[in-house]
Amino acid sequence: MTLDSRFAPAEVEPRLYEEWESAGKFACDPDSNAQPFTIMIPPPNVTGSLHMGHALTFTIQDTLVRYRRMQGRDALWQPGTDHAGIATQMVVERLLATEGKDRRTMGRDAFLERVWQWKAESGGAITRQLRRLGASLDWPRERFTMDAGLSVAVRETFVSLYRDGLIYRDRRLVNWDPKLLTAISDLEVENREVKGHLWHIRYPIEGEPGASIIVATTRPETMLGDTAVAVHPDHPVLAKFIGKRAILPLVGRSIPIVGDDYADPEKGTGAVKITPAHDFNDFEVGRRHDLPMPSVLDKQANVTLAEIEDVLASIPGVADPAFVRTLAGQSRFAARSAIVAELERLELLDKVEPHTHQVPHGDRGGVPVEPLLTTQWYCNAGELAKPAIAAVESGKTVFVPKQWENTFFAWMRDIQPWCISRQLWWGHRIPAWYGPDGQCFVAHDEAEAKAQAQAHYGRAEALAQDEDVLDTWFSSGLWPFSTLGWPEKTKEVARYYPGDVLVTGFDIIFFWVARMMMLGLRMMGDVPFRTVYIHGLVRDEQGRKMSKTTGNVIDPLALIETYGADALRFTICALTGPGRDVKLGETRVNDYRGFITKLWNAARFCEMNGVAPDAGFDPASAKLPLDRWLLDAANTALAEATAALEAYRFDEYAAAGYRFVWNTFCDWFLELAKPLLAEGADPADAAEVRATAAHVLGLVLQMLHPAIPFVTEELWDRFGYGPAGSLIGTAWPSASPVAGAEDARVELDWVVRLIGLVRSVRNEMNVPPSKTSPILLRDAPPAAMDRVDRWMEAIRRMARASDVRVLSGDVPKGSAQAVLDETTVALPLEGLIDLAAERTRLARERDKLAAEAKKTEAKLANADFVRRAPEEVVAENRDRLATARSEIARLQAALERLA
RNA sequence: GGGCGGUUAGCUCAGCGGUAGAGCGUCUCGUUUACACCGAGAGGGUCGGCGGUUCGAAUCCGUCACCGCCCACCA
Repeated sequence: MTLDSRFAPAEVEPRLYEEWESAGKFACDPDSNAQPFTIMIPPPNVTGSLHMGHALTFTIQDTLVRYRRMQGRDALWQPGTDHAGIATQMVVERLLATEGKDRRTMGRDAFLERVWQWKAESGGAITRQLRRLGASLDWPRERFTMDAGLSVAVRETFVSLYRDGLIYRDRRLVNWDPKLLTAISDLEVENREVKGHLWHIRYPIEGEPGASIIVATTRPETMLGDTAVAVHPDHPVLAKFIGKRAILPLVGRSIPIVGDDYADPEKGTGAVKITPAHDFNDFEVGRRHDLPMPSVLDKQANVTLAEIEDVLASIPGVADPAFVRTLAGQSRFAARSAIVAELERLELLDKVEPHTHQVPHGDRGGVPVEPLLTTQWYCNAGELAKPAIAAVESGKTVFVPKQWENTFFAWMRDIQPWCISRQLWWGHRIPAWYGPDGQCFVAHDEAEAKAQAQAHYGRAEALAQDEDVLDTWFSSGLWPFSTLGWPEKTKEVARYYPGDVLVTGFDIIFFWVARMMMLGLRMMGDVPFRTVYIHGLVRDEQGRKMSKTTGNVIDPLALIETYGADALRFTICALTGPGRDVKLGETRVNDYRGFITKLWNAARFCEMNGVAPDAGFDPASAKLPLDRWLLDAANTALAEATAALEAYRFDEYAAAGYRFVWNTFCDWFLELAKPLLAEGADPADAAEVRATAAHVLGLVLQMLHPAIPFVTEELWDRFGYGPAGSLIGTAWPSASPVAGAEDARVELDWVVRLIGLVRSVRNEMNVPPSKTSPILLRDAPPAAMDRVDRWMEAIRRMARASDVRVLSGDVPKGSAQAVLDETTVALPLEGLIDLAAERTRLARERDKLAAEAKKTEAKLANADFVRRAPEEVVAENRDRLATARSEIARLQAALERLA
C-alpha cells in the first residue's frame, strides 16, 4: 500500500462510486428479512441541475440512509425525477423559440414528442450530479412522474376521488397567469409589494343630479366590469345610499348600491366598487347579491367588451361608448392609464393617493395574476386534510423540529379547494371525456369512458378528452406509493410503505408534504412517512438567499471539483443545526476539507508505523492504559455520534467525529503512542498499540462513513479492513467493554493536564523551545512514580522536558511553578525566567482562584442554597471550594518560595 | 393584520435551570521524521434591553427593541 501524501478526491470519489453502484451496494432487497428503511427522494425537476439546496437535502438523506444501512436495515432510497409541468414546458418552449418555432403551430402531439426528446437528451444531468455527490440511491428503481406506471396511479387516484365526490368541476374565480395562460393554485401565487396608487372615483347617483358616491380602487381598469357599489349597512354617512343606484362612469351602466358587511368603513372611502368577475371578494359579494358577473379582461388580461357591449350607454359628462371601445384589446396596464386620464378629463377623479400594497404574482411567470372566471377541476382539500391533521396531532407522523407542526396545522385547518387543472400540454392529461352535449365521463381510460357513454346515451358517441393536464403536485403527491408499483399489489408497496423519513425544506411543506399526507392517507389508508425532517435554506456567507440575480450562487459541483464531495458533505453536516438556515461559503468548505486531510494523514502515520487490522485483537484484553483510554474514548465518541444521528443532529454528529479524530486520536493518542512505537520500545507494547490503533481507526472510518463515505471507504480498502468497497456494507459498530477504563481515564487525564500545564508555563514565560528543563513534582500522589516511569518519553517529547522526577526535598530556587491538583510542578529554569514576571503570573493565577472561591463560599454561606439545592450540587460546590483553597495555598507557597 | 424563528467571543453557531463553549479568524512561538490543508500557547463575551419566577437564569415567564421568514381580501 503506501498512501499518497494527499487524499485525491477527484480520482478516488468517482472510482469508488462506480464500484459501489456496479456491485449493487445501494440496492434494497424486498425479499430480505431485515427491517426496511425507506426514504423517498423529493424528486428534483428533470429540468434542474444540482444546486446547493439539493446538496444539503441529499447529503442529509444519504447520511441517514448509509447509517441505517449499516445498522442492518434494508434501506430503500427511492430515486427519481419530476416532470415539473410548467417549468419543463417553459424550458422547451424557450428552446423552440431559438429555433423559430412555437408549440401552437406544432400542435400538441409534436410538442409532447419534442419534450420527451429533450428529456431523453438533457434530463439525466441531475442524476449524474447526484452520483458525484455520493448519493447512494437505488438507481435501477429510478422513476419519473410521467412513467407509464405512475400515470396509472394518477388516473386511479383521480377516478377514485372523483367517484367519491372529492374531485369536481366548478366555475368560479381562479388565479390566472396571463403570461403562461393557465390557472394556478393559491400556493403558486406570491405576493409582491408594489408601489401603486389609490384612485378615488366619483360615481354619480342615478336620478340625483350633482350627488355622487366616491369609491377608492387600486385597479380602475376593472371598473368596466363593476356591477355594484357596496357600503357597510351601518356606515354612519354612506348607509343612506343603500338601495339607490349609481351610474358607472365611462360605461353608463346603472348599478345598485348594496349594503354588505364586506365594505369596511375604515378602508378607502368606505364605499367599494364591486367587480365580481375580477376580484375574489367581489365575487362573494356578487353571489350574495345576485349580481351579474361580466368579465372585462380576457385570458391575456387584455380588455374585452363582449360581455358589457350591450350595457354601454352614452351619458354626457359621464359615459361614452366610443371611448370605452378604444380600450378593447388594450393591456390591463394601458387601459388603466387611459381610464384614469379619461376620468380626470370628466372631472370624476376625486383624488389620487400613493399606495403601497401586496400584488399577487405568478411564481413562474412573474406577472400579476388575474382573478378570472373559468371552469376548472378542484380537489376538496378541506375533506382530505382532516385525517392528515389528525395523523400529526396523534403523532403518527412527527415533524422534526416540532415547531413546523404549527405551520402545517395552520395551513391545513384553513385549506382552500385545490385547483388541480392546468391549461398546459406537458403533464398528466385529465382522465375526463366529454360527449357532444358536454356530458362528462371520468374513467381510467378512453375505452372505459366510451362504455360509460354508451350506457348513458344508449348508443356510441364520439368523445373528446379534456384538454387540460393536472397540477404537477398531484402526481408528486402520490410519489410515496406510485413509485412502488401501486395500484398493483406489489411486495414493494407492502414492504416500503409507509416510509420512514421524509427530508425536505420548509418551503415545500404545503406544496408537497401536505399533499402526500392527504393523498397517502386517502388512497393507502396510512401516513406516507413517520417522520418529516425539515431543514433550512442554504444561504451565502452573508446570509443572503442564493439567487442568479444577486450573483451569489455557489455551484456544488464546482466545490466538489476543488475540495471533494466529502469535504462538502462534512461541511453541510457540521453546519446543519436544528431549524436553522445553513450559511455556506467556499471558505467553510475549505476549512472542513482540512478535517478530511487530517484524517488522511493520521491514517498515513498509522500506516508508516505498521498499524494494520488485526482480526484477533480483543479490545477487552488491552493492557496499556493508553490503549484502554483510547478504546474508552472511542466508545464515548461512538455513543455521541449514534445519539446525534438518532436525533437528526447532524451538527453534533460531525462535531463528535471531529473532536475524536482531531483532539483525541491525533493530538493525544498518536503523540503519546510515538515513544511506544519507536525503535527499542517493548515489542509487546508496540504490538498492542498498533492493534489498538488499527481497531480504533476502523471504528472511526465506520463512524464517519455516513457523512464522508469516500475517504473512509478508500482508507478502509487500502488498509485491508475488508474487501474493496466493503465499508459501506459493514455493521454500525457498537461499544465494546474496556477493562480498567476508569483508572486509564484518571491516569491519562493527569498526563494530559501535566503536559498542558508545562507547555503553558513555558510559553508564558517565553522559554525558548530549544531549552529543555527537568520537571519536578512536589507532593506528587503515590501513583505518580509509576506514571512518570511509564510516560517519561512522551512527556519529554511533548513538554520539552529533559527529565521528570518526583521531588523529595524543596523546589529549587528560581523555578517556574504551577499547581496540578495537590502537586506543585516546578521547572528549574534559574536565569531563564524573569522572576518578576513569574511572580505576577502566579499571583494572577492565585487571585483568579481566590475570586472563584469567594463566589463559592458566598453560595455555601447561603442557607437557602444549602437547604434547597440538590445535594449533589451542594457537594460539588464544597468540593470545588476545597480544591480551590488547596490550590490557592500551594500557589501562595510557590510565590513565597520565589521571594 | 395574524403567526413563527432569531438576537451568546471579530465571524458562523452550539448550549436552553447549577461557576460561559466549539470551529474559523486574531496575537505569540515553532522546519520535533503523519499532517504548515500542521503543532504549542494566549487573548477575547455584563449570553439584545427592562421587569419577574427561583437558593440559583444565557437557559423559564412577561414586556420592549431590532433582524429574518410564513400566512392574509390588490378599497
